Parts: sequence; C-alpha cells; structure tokens
Amino acid sequence: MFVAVSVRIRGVTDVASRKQDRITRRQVDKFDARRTELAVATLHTLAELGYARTSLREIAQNSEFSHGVLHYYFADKRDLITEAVRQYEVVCVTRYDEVVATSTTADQLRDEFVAMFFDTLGQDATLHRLWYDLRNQSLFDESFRADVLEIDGHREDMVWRVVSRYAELVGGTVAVSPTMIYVTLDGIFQRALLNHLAGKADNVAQLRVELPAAIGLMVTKAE
Amino acid sequence: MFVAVSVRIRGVTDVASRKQDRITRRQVDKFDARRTELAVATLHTLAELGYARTSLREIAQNSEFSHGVLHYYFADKRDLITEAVRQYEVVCVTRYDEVVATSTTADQLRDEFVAMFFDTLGQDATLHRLWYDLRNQSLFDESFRADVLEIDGHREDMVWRVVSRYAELVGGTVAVSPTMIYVTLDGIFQRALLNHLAGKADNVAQLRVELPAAIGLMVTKAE
DNA sequence: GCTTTTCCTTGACAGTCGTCAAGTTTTTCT
DNA sequence: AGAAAAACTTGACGACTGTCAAGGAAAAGC
Repeated sequence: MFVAVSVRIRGVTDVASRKQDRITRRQVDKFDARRTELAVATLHTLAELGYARTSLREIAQNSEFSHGVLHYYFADKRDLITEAVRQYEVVCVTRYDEVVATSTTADQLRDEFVAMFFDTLGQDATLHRLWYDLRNQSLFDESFRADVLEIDGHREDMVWRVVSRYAELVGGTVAVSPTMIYVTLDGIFQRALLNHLAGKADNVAQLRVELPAAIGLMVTKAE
Repeated sequence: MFVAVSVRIRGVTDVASRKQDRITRRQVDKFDARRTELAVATLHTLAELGYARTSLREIAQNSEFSHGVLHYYFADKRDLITEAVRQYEVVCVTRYDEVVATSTTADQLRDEFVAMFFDTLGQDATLHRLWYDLRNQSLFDESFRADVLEIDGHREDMVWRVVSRYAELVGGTVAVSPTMIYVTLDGIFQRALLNHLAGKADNVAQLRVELPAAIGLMVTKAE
C-alpha cells in the first residue's frame, strides 16, 4: 500500500537496494504528477467558485476522477487547497521577469509592464480573485498564513525587480521601500480587478492611464 | 401578520387613518430596531469566523434569540448579511472626520491620522478583516457588488477628505487622484492588518514609520 | 378578561459537506 | 499466467447547512 503523503523518502543509497529505489522513485514521481494534476483541477474550481463554495465533489467533477480519489492523494481538504495555492505561485510569480530582461529603455519597460499588468488582469481574472480570496482567508485561518506570507513576499520581490530596473534605466534611484511599492501596485491591481469584474471598463481604463504616473512617483531621476 | 420585509409603507396621509398609521409606524420602528440588533450580532459573528464559516445558528447563538427568528426579520441569509454590511458602513466610514475637523496644522493632521489609522487597525482588526472578506466575496457573488462598490466609494471619499485637507494646511495641492490615494492607503492598511494578525508587530511598526512619507508624496508644496 | 395580533421557539425537512471503509479495476512484478 | 500492489470507484456515515411550518408565549386592542 502506497501511503498518501507528499514527503519523499530519500537517503536509500545502499547498492543492494538500487533497483528498489528506482522503482520507488518512479512510483513517487507518478504519485506527485497526479497530485499536481488534481491540484490544478482544484485551482480552477477555486477560481470559479471561490473558497467559500468549493467542495471536494465539485473539484472531482472538474477532473477526470471521482471524489474519493482526492483522499488517496491528499490527507484532507486543507492539504489539497494548500497544494493548489502552491500551483498558483508557480504560474504567477515570474510574470514580469521577461519584460525586465528584454527591455532596453525605461519607457519600454514601463509601457510593457503596464500592458502586461492589464493583460493578466483581464486574462486571468478568476485566478487573481482566488489569490485575494485565499490571502483574506489567511486572516481568519492561521494554517494558511505561512504560505500566504511567502507568496506575498515573492510578489513583492517580483514588482521590486521591475521598479528597481526601471530606476536603473531611468538613471535614478527608487524613492520608496519595496513594501510600499508592492502595496501600492497591488492596491491598484485589486481595485482594477474589482472594476473589471463589475463590468466598469472605463474605471479600469482610467487606472491604466494613471498607473505610469504612479510608477514615476516611485523613482527620483538623477539631476 | 407583519411581513418580514424592510420596505416601509408610506403615503397613508388620510386623516381618518392617522391613528392606525401611528401604530404601524411604531411597529415598524420596533421591527427595524430588532433588525439592526440582529444585524449587529451577525456582524460580530462574521468578524469572528469569516464569511465562509458563518452559519445562521452561530449568529443566533451570538444574540439572545433562537435561530428561527432570523427568518422572521430577514428574507434569507443574503438579506441578513447585506444588512450587517450596512451596519459596518455606519461604524467605519466617518472614522477620521473628527481628526480633519479639529486639526489646525498639517503636521497635527498627519500625525493624528496615522495614530488613528494604526489604532483602529489593532482595535477593530476583526471588523476590518471582515470588510476585506466581503469585498472579496463580491468578486465571486454579483449580488454583493453594488453594496461593496458603494462602501468602497465612501471609504475613498473619507481618505480624500483627509489628504485634501492636509494639502490645504500644507499650503499645496494634491498630486494624485482620489482613487490612487485610496488604493495606496488601503493597500498599506491591508498589509498592516495581515502582519498584525500574523503577530509580526515589527512589520506593522515599520509601516507606521513609512506612512507619513507616503502621505507626503501625495501632495506637492507650493514654492 | 378575552380575543387578536405579534413575536419567538422548537423541531423537522431536504440537501450538502468532509471523510472513510470496502470493494473493483488496473498496473506491476515474478 | 498468476500473484501482489497500486489506483480508483462506490456508497455510506454523521454532522452541518438554509429554510420553513406548527405551535407556544407575550403583548396589544377592545
């Protein structure tokens, strides 16, 4: 019987058990592959319904398996959702890195960042509302907090890479702390998301107009 | 039989029915009083447990009545929660008005605003996390959106009154739009709330240090 | 004081939830 | 091919949910 935990057993380096080790690893990889497959299905269900209304049976219906299988691969619901959140992070936290790497002028970086900012707002709106849902859930449920704070930190790093590179290209320095930069941009994003989902496209457009200036306020040009 | 709806019947101005009207109004007022009483109990339950885990029986236990009475005063759960949200607004949306009214210098206004900002963060933390919970819920549940957008607008007006008055006292002008001011301050508040509830007091203190400068960036002094 | 209306409690309903045990199907190994 | 292990399905459990109807308790009206 293969136990339903995600901890891989390592350290079996004895020569006589190599073959067994190889087999076990293949099993574990297969196990993990299905785990992430189910976690992705969970992610889509959560994005569609929100945390409060997502049930295990609904998740199973969004996969090709039955609801019982979830307890074969996950200890309980929290374990499943935690894994789903980790999948979210993989998708989301390197979003702007290519823009940073390829842009050669400050204006280009700023414009492409703004473009991608509002692109993903429309494209992945349900995923983003899920993130905010889970982050809020961590205000009530302590067991989510560690993961949420970690992802929040990665998001902060992500926008810091953008803005500090922008300052570099502009030939100046960043005027505010990484935390302030993040909460500002994240606040703009949240507001834009709410307006987007409420169908208020003109409000979203207005935020798009104002975003470049907000970025501009964060850096001071060298004289 | 007195129907459980919140719409008051008006327009009965006929002289012969004055007495009946007076009685009816007293009944209605009593009805509304109990409605708000139950809405307040709902608010506290929501603040404690969050939207996802709040049940009608739990709400009733936080009041002095049994669970059945909720359907006597409210059409359904949504009606009840909507009324609770309105109660939240009454409490929260005029929080800084006195600071604005009594401050005579820019520094005083700024310092007292910051003080109250972090006061209510610690004092009413559960209420605030509820607000963010419900705002997020509106990203999934369309029926919350109108109320949420209205309250969000009032919150924006609230901080606008603070910052525009601050600019006035400083003898300058506000450099960014009301929306940008709100999303920034709200973003800072959200971050501080998360850190506060996570027990990271030093992070909260750091945000407190940085808040005055963030306000400073929003206004430009006249030369 | 008696009747009528209002207010509130109690208990039940149909449904959903997370969880798990038993059993079936599929894969793997010898 | 046969045996063993893994992967998956099914159905059930107790608990909990929102809702509502029946009836008792309290207040109002006469």
